[in-house]
Amino acid sequence: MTATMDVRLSPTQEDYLSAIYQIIKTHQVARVNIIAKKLRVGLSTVTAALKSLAAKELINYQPYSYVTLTASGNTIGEQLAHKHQVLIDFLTTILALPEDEAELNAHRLEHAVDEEVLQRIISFISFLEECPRGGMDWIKEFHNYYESGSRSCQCDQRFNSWLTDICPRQINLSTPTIKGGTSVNANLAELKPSEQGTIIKVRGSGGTGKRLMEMGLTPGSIITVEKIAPLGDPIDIKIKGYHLSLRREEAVGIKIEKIIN
Amino acid sequence: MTATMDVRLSPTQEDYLSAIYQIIKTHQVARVNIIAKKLRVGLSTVTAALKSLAAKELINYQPYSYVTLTASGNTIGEQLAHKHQVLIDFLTTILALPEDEAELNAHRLEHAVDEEVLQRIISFISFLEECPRGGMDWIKEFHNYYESGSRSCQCDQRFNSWLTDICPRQINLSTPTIKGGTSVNANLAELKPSEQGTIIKVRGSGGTGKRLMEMGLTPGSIITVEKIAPLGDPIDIKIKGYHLSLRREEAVGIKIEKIIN
DNA sequence: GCAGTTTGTTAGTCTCATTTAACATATTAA
DNA sequence: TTAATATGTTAAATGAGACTAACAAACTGC
Repeated sequence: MTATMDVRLSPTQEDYLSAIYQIIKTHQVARVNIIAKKLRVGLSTVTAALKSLAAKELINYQPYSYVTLTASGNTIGEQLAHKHQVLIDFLTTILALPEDEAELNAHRLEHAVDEEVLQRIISFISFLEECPRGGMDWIKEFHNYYESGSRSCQCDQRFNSWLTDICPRQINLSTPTIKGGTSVNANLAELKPSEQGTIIKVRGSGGTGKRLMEMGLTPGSIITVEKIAPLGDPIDIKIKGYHLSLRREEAVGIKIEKIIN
Repeated sequence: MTATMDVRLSPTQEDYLSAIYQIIKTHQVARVNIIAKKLRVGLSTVTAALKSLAAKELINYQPYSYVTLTASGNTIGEQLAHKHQVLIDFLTTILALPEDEAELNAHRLEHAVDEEVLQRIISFISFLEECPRGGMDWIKEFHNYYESGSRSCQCDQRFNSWLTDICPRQINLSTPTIKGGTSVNANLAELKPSEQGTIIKVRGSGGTGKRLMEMGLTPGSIITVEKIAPLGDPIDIKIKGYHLSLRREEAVGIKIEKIIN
């Protein structure tokens, strides 16, 4: 179903799709007007872009009317937004770039970063934040290093406190990751809100599986169920710090090892 | 002099300039032929590009003849090569991306990363490598984490060895950064090969100062003199792990605090 | 329910980076 | 030293993405 076929978008087209996706998130529908303002281009340029996106079946477009996303358009929009957010996180959290500059850079970087690199960045951020030897306190050391140009070597003192303070706390936190607690095999749809699991396998029925992997659902990562809609579809989950919404059908295909605290 | 004025290059033009810079590094001169092969475009496309670069006074170009870089073309080429190398380092050393993929990604990223972000990446790499709490052994922990999807928590054990082994060694290494040794104020041109200094100030005579800052010569960073050419010009230095060649005139404008070991 | 304003489309033009085809210059080898 | 080959240029065309100007449709307020 919904064969997401090979839709190749130019950087500019990605921009239009992203803009439409964002506008719809807040305004329900997108208007040529608003898109033009957001991207700082003329109205006629937008009209042309909409035609090409409509030809690729990513948007629903009728002249003189508002614009909505098709299912595949929405999927791609979601991916682009995800990528954007990861880059913003990297630029602000790790590199301490001010918000506005991060926005500009993320916008340019989106078109240059491929799936492989994106995965590694996501992973790197989690690792930096989770590892007891890293953590936000240590990232702050870097920010300080960047400002002053030299290591203030607070690390040296902090190492001592690590053994007595941070370490014991973190060890507990990370225990489930390794083998702690009792675990039970299941599929993701069987979890209830707030329950967690470690991904064992993602059933990759063609494009769907690939899409999931692209959103960060890779074997070994920890997934938390956040909310399940009334009829069990969609399921809101959290993975590597990012929110994601899955259809029940997709969730069933994800084999996990349930974590029992 | 050599007012490097505001030469704004399109991503494509940057590619051409980079290609020419690289070809010249190995072949002495660049030929239309070789450039076309390197960038996988037709010969006529190259001719057109050369005209526009020549119009910007970045290259010396005569029809039917070979191509060389002008002074400002060389400067920009150097900057582009530097940026490329930093990105390659980040992608391979930190994210553990295979060489070939790193090359592809660096090539796309070059056009998206601005000066500000570049500086932070450079700084981040140095910090990661220098800080006793980070270091290559710890980066390897991340690589392992990325492969397996879960923290193997070797960090926890290693923290113990840190106190007894790594820490004492690193403390010595980093001492000069802070205030260790005796220090003397000087300008960079007064240093001899193998001597080091901490940058106090960079005389920013218009474009020149800016160029130096862009190459990573920011106050607080440590600079090492590597080689000085026969007549004292140019001076090869190393900063934040990257090599750079400065004209004597530029070196004089860089105030440093000499580090005496 | 029509005049005015806002919003959107069409048509034509521009620039950039590319192509192909035809032509021009350089190099080389007999 | 000239014919063959390699290299480089010009001209004309294309497609993407932008613009302006002119026109068309849709809302708004009496």
